[in-house]
Amino acid sequence: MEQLQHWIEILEENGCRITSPRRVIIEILLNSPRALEPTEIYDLGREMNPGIGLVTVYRTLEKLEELGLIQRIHQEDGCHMVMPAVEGHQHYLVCTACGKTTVFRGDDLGALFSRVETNTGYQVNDHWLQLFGTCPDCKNDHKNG
Amino acid sequence: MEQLQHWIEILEENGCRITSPRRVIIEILLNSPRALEPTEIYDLGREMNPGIGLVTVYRTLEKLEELGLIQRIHQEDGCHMVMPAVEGHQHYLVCTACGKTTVFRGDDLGALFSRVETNTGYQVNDHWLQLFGTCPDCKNDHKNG
DNA sequence: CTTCTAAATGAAAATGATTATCATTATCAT
DNA sequence: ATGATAATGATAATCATTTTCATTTAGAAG
Ligand SMILES: [Mn+2]
Ligand SMILES: [Mn+2]
Ligand SMILES: [Zn+2]
Ligand SMILES: [Zn+2]
Repeated sequence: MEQLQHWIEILEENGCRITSPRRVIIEILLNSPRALEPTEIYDLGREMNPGIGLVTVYRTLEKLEELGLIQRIHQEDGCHMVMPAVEGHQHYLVCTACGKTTVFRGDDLGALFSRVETNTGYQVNDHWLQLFGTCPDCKNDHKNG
Repeated sequence: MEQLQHWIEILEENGCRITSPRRVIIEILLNSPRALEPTEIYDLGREMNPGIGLVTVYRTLEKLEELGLIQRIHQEDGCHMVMPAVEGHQHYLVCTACGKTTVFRGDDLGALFSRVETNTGYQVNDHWLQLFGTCPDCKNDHKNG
Protein backbone atom coordinates (compact mmCIF):
# COMPACT_ATOMS: atom_id res chain seq x y z
CA MET A 1 0.00 0.00 0.00
CA GLU A 2 2.75 2.48 -0.76
CA GLN A 3 0.56 3.85 -3.49
CA LEU A 4 -2.00 4.74 -0.84
CA GLN A 5 0.67 6.56 1.18
CA HIS A 6 1.72 8.42 -1.92
CA TRP A 7 -1.78 9.70 -2.58
CA ILE A 8 -2.17 10.70 1.04
CA GLU A 9 1.06 12.68 0.89
CA ILE A 10 -0.16 14.51 -2.19
CA LEU A 11 -3.42 15.35 -0.46
CA GLU A 12 -1.51 16.64 2.56
CA GLU A 13 0.83 18.68 0.41
CA ASN A 14 -2.23 20.33 -1.03
CA GLY A 15 -3.72 21.29 2.29
CA CYS A 16 -6.29 18.52 2.42
CA ARG A 17 -7.17 16.68 5.58
CA ILE A 18 -6.89 12.92 5.74
CA THR A 19 -10.21 11.47 6.72
CA SER A 20 -11.64 8.00 7.02
CA PRO A 21 -13.94 8.31 3.99
CA ARG A 22 -11.06 9.52 1.87
CA ARG A 23 -8.90 6.59 2.90
CA VAL A 24 -11.67 4.18 2.03
CA ILE A 25 -12.33 5.72 -1.36
CA ILE A 26 -8.66 5.77 -2.26
CA GLU A 27 -8.22 2.14 -1.25
CA ILE A 28 -11.14 1.12 -3.40
CA LEU A 29 -9.80 2.97 -6.40
CA LEU A 30 -6.32 1.53 -6.02
CA ASN A 31 -7.51 -2.05 -5.56
CA SER A 32 -10.02 -2.18 -8.39
CA PRO A 33 -9.03 -3.99 -11.59
CA ARG A 34 -11.49 -1.91 -13.54
CA ALA A 35 -12.88 1.57 -13.70
CA LEU A 36 -15.75 2.28 -11.31
CA GLU A 37 -18.79 4.48 -11.30
CA PRO A 38 -19.37 6.76 -8.31
CA THR A 39 -22.25 4.63 -7.05
CA GLU A 40 -20.08 1.52 -7.22
CA ILE A 41 -17.48 3.24 -5.10
CA TYR A 42 -20.25 4.26 -2.76
CA ASP A 43 -21.54 0.69 -2.39
CA LEU A 44 -18.07 -0.76 -1.85
CA GLY A 45 -17.28 2.03 0.56
CA ARG A 46 -20.31 1.32 2.72
CA GLU A 47 -19.08 -2.22 3.25
CA MET A 48 -15.98 -0.84 4.90
CA ASN A 49 -17.50 2.22 6.50
CA PRO A 50 -21.32 2.17 6.61
CA GLY A 51 -21.57 5.84 7.47
CA ILE A 52 -20.07 7.09 4.28
CA GLY A 53 -22.20 9.27 2.02
CA LEU A 54 -22.54 9.39 -1.75
CA VAL A 55 -21.95 13.11 -1.73
CA THR A 56 -18.58 12.56 -0.12
CA VAL A 57 -17.71 10.13 -2.88
CA TYR A 58 -18.42 12.79 -5.47
CA ARG A 59 -16.50 15.44 -3.59
CA THR A 60 -13.51 13.18 -3.06
CA LEU A 61 -13.45 12.16 -6.71
CA GLU A 62 -13.56 15.81 -7.69
CA LYS A 63 -10.58 16.54 -5.49
CA LEU A 64 -8.62 13.53 -6.70
CA GLU A 65 -9.26 14.48 -10.29
CA GLU A 66 -8.18 18.04 -9.56
CA LEU A 67 -4.89 16.66 -8.24
CA GLY A 68 -4.47 14.50 -11.31
CA LEU A 69 -4.67 11.25 -9.36
CA ILE A 70 -7.66 9.83 -11.20
CA GLN A 71 -9.10 10.17 -14.66
CA ARG A 72 -12.54 9.77 -16.10
CA ILE A 73 -13.57 7.19 -18.61
CA HIS A 74 -16.44 8.01 -20.85
CA GLN A 75 -19.27 5.67 -21.64
CA GLU A 76 -21.82 5.65 -24.43
CA ASP A 77 -24.67 6.73 -22.25
CA GLY A 78 -23.09 9.53 -20.30
CA CYS A 79 -22.37 8.24 -16.85
CA HIS A 80 -18.69 8.41 -16.12
CA MET A 81 -16.36 5.96 -14.51
CA VAL A 82 -13.09 6.80 -12.83
CA MET A 83 -9.78 5.02 -12.36
CA PRO A 84 -6.30 5.91 -11.14
CA ALA A 85 -4.52 8.14 -13.60
CA VAL A 86 -1.35 7.17 -15.36
CA GLU A 87 1.51 9.57 -15.93
CA GLY A 88 1.77 11.22 -19.28
CA HIS A 89 -0.25 10.93 -22.42
CA GLN A 90 -2.24 7.73 -22.74
CA HIS A 91 -5.58 6.29 -23.72
CA TYR A 92 -7.94 3.65 -22.47
CA LEU A 93 -8.82 0.25 -23.77
CA VAL A 94 -12.03 -1.00 -22.19
CA CYS A 95 -13.24 -4.60 -22.20
CA THR A 96 -16.88 -4.49 -23.24
CA ALA A 97 -17.58 -7.80 -21.50
CA CYS A 98 -16.21 -7.30 -17.98
CA GLY A 99 -15.22 -3.65 -17.87
CA LYS A 100 -11.57 -4.26 -17.19
CA THR A 101 -9.66 -1.26 -18.39
CA THR A 102 -6.11 -0.93 -19.48
CA VAL A 103 -4.09 1.97 -20.79
CA PHE A 104 -1.89 2.08 -23.80
CA ARG A 105 0.53 4.59 -25.19
CA GLY A 106 2.50 5.20 -28.27
CA ASP A 107 -0.29 6.47 -30.41
CA ASP A 108 1.24 8.59 -33.10
CA LEU A 109 -1.60 10.55 -34.55
CA GLY A 110 0.51 13.50 -35.69
CA ALA A 111 0.26 12.62 -39.35
CA LEU A 112 -3.51 12.27 -39.08
CA PHE A 113 -3.82 15.64 -37.37
CA SER A 114 -1.75 17.38 -40.03
CA ARG A 115 -3.88 15.90 -42.74
CA VAL A 116 -7.09 16.91 -40.98
CA GLU A 117 -5.82 20.45 -40.39
CA THR A 118 -4.98 20.83 -44.06
CA ASN A 119 -8.30 19.45 -45.21
CA THR A 120 -10.57 21.32 -42.80
CA GLY A 121 -8.75 24.54 -41.91
CA TYR A 122 -9.26 23.77 -38.25
CA GLN A 123 -6.42 23.91 -35.78
CA VAL A 124 -6.40 20.65 -33.81
CA ASN A 125 -5.71 21.23 -30.12
CA ASP A 126 -6.84 18.10 -28.40
CA HIS A 127 -7.99 14.58 -29.07
CA TRP A 128 -9.91 11.90 -27.43
CA LEU A 129 -9.31 8.27 -28.28
CA GLN A 130 -10.75 5.27 -26.55
CA LEU A 131 -10.69 1.66 -27.70
CA PHE A 132 -13.19 -1.07 -26.95
CA GLY A 133 -12.56 -4.76 -27.15
CA THR A 134 -12.32 -8.06 -25.33
CA CYS A 135 -9.75 -8.73 -22.64
CA PRO A 136 -7.74 -11.99 -22.54
CA ASP A 137 -9.86 -13.48 -19.74
CA CYS A 138 -13.12 -12.80 -21.54
CA LYS A 139 -11.75 -14.19 -24.78
CA ASN A 140 -11.11 -17.47 -22.95
CA ASP A 141 -14.45 -17.47 -21.20
CA HIS A 142 -16.09 -17.24 -24.58
CA LYS A 143 -14.07 -20.14 -25.98
CA ASN A 144 -14.91 -22.40 -23.07
CA GLY A 145 -18.29 -21.10 -21.94
CA MET B 1 -34.86 20.62 -49.16
CA GLU B 2 -34.28 17.36 -51.00
CA GLN B 3 -32.46 16.08 -47.95
CA LEU B 4 -35.65 16.55 -45.96
CA GLN B 5 -37.59 14.57 -48.54
CA HIS B 6 -35.00 11.85 -48.38
CA TRP B 7 -35.32 11.49 -44.62
CA ILE B 8 -39.11 11.47 -44.87
CA GLU B 9 -38.97 8.69 -47.43
CA ILE B 10 -36.76 6.64 -45.15
CA LEU B 11 -39.16 7.16 -42.28
CA GLU B 12 -42.07 6.09 -44.48
CA GLU B 13 -40.20 3.04 -45.73
CA ASN B 14 -39.81 2.03 -42.10
CA GLY B 15 -43.47 2.30 -41.28
CA CYS B 16 -43.26 5.64 -39.51
CA ARG B 17 -45.89 8.32 -39.80
CA ILE B 18 -44.92 11.76 -40.97
CA THR B 19 -46.01 14.27 -38.38
CA SER B 20 -45.58 17.96 -37.92
CA PRO B 21 -43.18 17.65 -34.98
CA ARG B 22 -41.03 15.25 -36.94
CA ARG B 23 -40.84 17.61 -39.89
CA VAL B 24 -39.82 20.45 -37.64
CA ILE B 25 -37.14 18.44 -35.86
CA ILE B 26 -35.69 17.16 -39.11
CA GLU B 27 -35.57 20.65 -40.60
CA ILE B 28 -33.75 21.96 -37.56
CA LEU B 29 -31.19 19.19 -37.71
CA LEU B 30 -30.56 19.63 -41.42
CA ASN B 31 -30.21 23.40 -41.22
CA SER B 32 -27.91 23.61 -38.22
CA PRO B 33 -24.22 24.32 -38.84
CA ARG B 34 -23.35 22.64 -35.58
CA ALA B 35 -24.39 19.74 -33.40
CA LEU B 36 -27.35 20.42 -31.10
CA GLU B 37 -28.48 19.21 -27.73
CA PRO B 38 -32.03 17.92 -27.35
CA THR B 39 -33.12 21.03 -25.42
CA GLU B 40 -31.73 23.27 -28.14
CA ILE B 41 -33.78 21.39 -30.71
CA TYR B 42 -36.76 21.74 -28.42
CA ASP B 43 -36.35 25.52 -28.10
CA LEU B 44 -35.87 26.01 -31.83
CA GLY B 45 -38.81 23.72 -32.50
CA ARG B 46 -41.15 25.72 -30.30
CA GLU B 47 -40.47 28.79 -32.42
CA MET B 48 -41.91 26.98 -35.43
CA ASN B 49 -44.50 24.89 -33.63
CA PRO B 50 -45.24 26.04 -30.08
CA GLY B 51 -47.10 22.88 -29.17
CA ILE B 52 -44.16 20.59 -29.57
CA GLY B 53 -42.98 18.65 -26.52
CA LEU B 54 -39.51 17.81 -25.28
CA VAL B 55 -40.45 14.16 -24.98
CA THR B 56 -41.27 14.10 -28.66
CA VAL B 57 -37.83 15.51 -29.40
CA TYR B 58 -36.23 12.65 -27.50
CA ARG B 59 -38.43 10.08 -29.17
CA THR B 60 -37.79 11.45 -32.62
CA LEU B 61 -34.05 11.56 -32.05
CA GLU B 62 -34.15 7.96 -30.87
CA LYS B 63 -35.93 6.95 -34.05
CA LEU B 64 -33.62 8.93 -36.31
CA GLU B 65 -30.59 7.42 -34.65
CA GLU B 66 -32.09 3.96 -35.03
CA LEU B 67 -32.40 4.61 -38.75
CA GLY B 68 -28.82 5.83 -38.91
CA LEU B 69 -29.80 9.35 -39.94
CA ILE B 70 -28.17 11.10 -37.01
CA GLN B 71 -25.24 10.41 -34.74
CA ARG B 72 -24.34 11.45 -31.24
CA ILE B 73 -21.41 13.60 -30.29
CA HIS B 74 -19.99 13.13 -26.86
CA GLN B 75 -19.08 15.97 -24.55
CA GLU B 76 -16.86 16.08 -21.49
CA ASP B 77 -19.73 16.44 -19.05
CA GLY B 78 -22.09 13.83 -20.34
CA CYS B 79 -24.88 15.59 -22.14
CA HIS B 80 -25.00 14.51 -25.74
CA MET B 81 -25.44 16.47 -28.92
CA VAL B 82 -26.71 15.12 -32.21
CA MET B 83 -26.12 15.93 -35.86
CA PRO B 84 -26.93 14.39 -39.21
CA ALA B 85 -24.90 11.28 -39.79
CA VAL B 86 -22.46 10.86 -42.61
CA GLU B 87 -22.15 7.70 -44.61
CA GLY B 88 -19.42 5.32 -43.68
CA HIS B 89 -16.73 5.40 -41.08
CA GLN B 90 -15.82 8.86 -39.86
CA HIS B 91 -15.05 10.95 -36.81
CA TYR B 92 -15.86 14.38 -35.52
CA LEU B 93 -13.80 17.50 -35.19
CA VAL B 94 -15.45 19.95 -32.82
CA CYS B 95 -14.62 23.65 -32.51
CA THR B 96 -14.25 24.34 -28.81
CA ALA B 97 -15.04 28.02 -29.33
CA CYS B 98 -18.29 27.99 -31.33
CA GLY B 99 -19.28 24.34 -31.41
CA LYS B 100 -19.17 24.02 -35.17
CA THR B 101 -18.59 20.40 -36.00
CA THR B 102 -17.08 18.81 -39.01
CA VAL B 103 -16.32 15.25 -39.94
CA PHE B 104 -13.14 13.80 -41.28
CA ARG B 105 -12.14 10.46 -42.63
CA GLY B 106 -9.09 8.61 -43.62
CA ASP B 107 -7.92 7.70 -40.19
CA ASP B 108 -5.76 4.67 -40.53
CA LEU B 109 -5.42 3.33 -37.05
CA GLY B 110 -4.90 -0.26 -38.10
CA ALA B 111 -1.21 -0.25 -37.21
CA LEU B 112 -1.96 1.23 -33.80
CA PHE B 113 -4.61 -1.40 -33.12
CA SER B 114 -2.27 -4.24 -34.04
CA ARG B 115 0.38 -2.90 -31.73
CA VAL B 116 -2.09 -2.49 -28.89
CA GLU B 117 -3.46 -6.00 -29.40
CA THR B 118 0.03 -7.46 -29.25
CA ASN B 119 0.98 -5.50 -26.16
CA THR B 120 -2.21 -6.01 -24.15
CA GLY B 121 -3.67 -9.31 -25.32
CA TYR B 122 -7.00 -7.60 -25.88
CA GLN B 123 -8.91 -7.95 -29.10
CA VAL B 124 -9.82 -4.49 -30.33
CA ASN B 125 -13.35 -4.35 -31.71
CA ASP B 126 -14.27 -0.72 -31.76
CA HIS B 127 -12.82 2.71 -31.35
CA TRP B 128 -13.90 6.16 -30.52
CA LEU B 129 -11.94 9.13 -31.77
CA GLN B 130 -12.93 12.73 -31.51
CA LEU B 131 -10.80 15.80 -32.16
CA PHE B 132 -11.12 19.23 -30.63
CA GLY B 133 -9.77 22.45 -32.05
CA THR B 134 -10.50 25.87 -33.46
CA CYS B 135 -12.44 26.37 -36.66
CA PRO B 136 -11.28 28.83 -39.34
CA ASP B 137 -13.83 31.48 -38.35
CA CYS B 138 -12.84 31.37 -34.70
CA LYS B 139 -9.15 31.53 -35.56
CA ASN B 140 -9.84 34.80 -37.38
CA ASP B 141 -12.04 36.19 -34.61
CA HIS B 142 -9.19 35.65 -32.23
CA LYS B 143 -6.68 37.44 -34.47
CA ASN B 144 -8.94 40.46 -34.92
CA GLY B 145 -10.92 40.57 -31.71
C1' DC C 1 -64.82 11.60 -48.37
C1' DT C 2 -65.77 8.96 -43.99
C1' DT C 3 -64.25 5.34 -40.72
C1' DC C 4 -61.06 2.95 -38.06
C1' DT C 5 -56.86 1.67 -35.70
C1' DA C 6 -52.36 1.74 -34.40
C1' DA C 7 -48.78 5.14 -34.10
C1' DA C 8 -47.54 9.35 -32.23
C1' DT C 9 -48.12 13.08 -29.15
C1' DG C 10 -47.91 15.91 -24.90
C1' DA C 11 -48.77 16.66 -19.92
C1' DA C 12 -47.27 15.03 -15.85
C1' DA C 13 -44.78 12.23 -12.98
C1' DA C 14 -40.79 9.08 -12.24
C1' DT C 15 -36.08 8.08 -12.45
C1' DG C 16 -31.06 8.45 -12.12
C1' DA C 17 -26.96 11.18 -11.94
C1' DT C 18 -24.99 15.13 -10.10
C1' DT C 19 -24.85 19.47 -7.33
C1' DA C 20 -26.12 22.80 -3.62
C1' DT C 21 -27.34 23.85 1.32
C1' DC C 22 -26.44 23.74 5.93
C1' DA C 23 -26.00 22.18 10.52
C1' DT C 24 -22.75 18.99 12.71
C1' DT C 25 -18.36 16.60 13.14
C1' DA C 26 -13.54 15.85 13.13
C1' DT C 27 -8.71 17.04 11.50
C1' DC C 28 -4.68 19.13 12.63
C1' DA C 29 -1.94 23.42 13.48
C1' DT C 30 -1.11 25.91 17.57
C1' DA D 1 -6.14 20.39 25.11
C1' DT D 2 -8.21 24.01 22.08
C1' DG D 3 -10.03 26.34 18.24
C1' DA D 4 -10.42 27.51 13.37
C1' DT D 5 -12.15 25.58 9.54
C1' DA D 6 -12.14 21.76 6.27
C1' DA D 7 -14.87 17.87 5.58
C1' DT D 8 -18.95 15.24 6.28
C1' DG D 9 -23.68 13.51 5.69
C1' DA D 10 -28.73 14.24 5.58
C1' DT D 11 -31.74 16.53 2.81
C1' DA D 12 -33.34 18.99 -0.92
C1' DA D 13 -32.54 20.88 -5.50
C1' DT D 14 -31.28 20.51 -10.27
C1' DC D 15 -30.75 18.60 -14.80
C1' DA D 16 -31.08 15.14 -18.39
C1' DT D 17 -33.68 11.38 -19.69
C1' DT D 18 -37.48 7.85 -19.38
C1' DT D 19 -42.11 6.11 -18.22
C1' DT D 20 -47.06 6.38 -18.01
C1' DC D 21 -51.29 7.21 -19.90
C1' DA D 22 -55.14 9.59 -21.80
C1' DT D 23 -55.86 12.09 -26.15
C1' DT D 24 -54.90 13.16 -30.87
C1' DT D 25 -53.90 12.11 -35.60
C1' DA D 26 -51.74 9.91 -39.84
C1' DG D 27 -52.80 7.12 -43.20
C1' DA D 28 -54.80 2.58 -44.62
C1' DA D 29 -59.18 0.62 -45.82
C1' DG D 30 -63.76 0.96 -47.39
MN1 LIG E 1 -3.33 10.34 -27.95
MN1 LIG F 1 -11.84 5.58 -36.99
ZN1 LIG G 1 -13.00 -8.69 -19.94
ZN1 LIG H 1 -15.54 27.93 -34.21
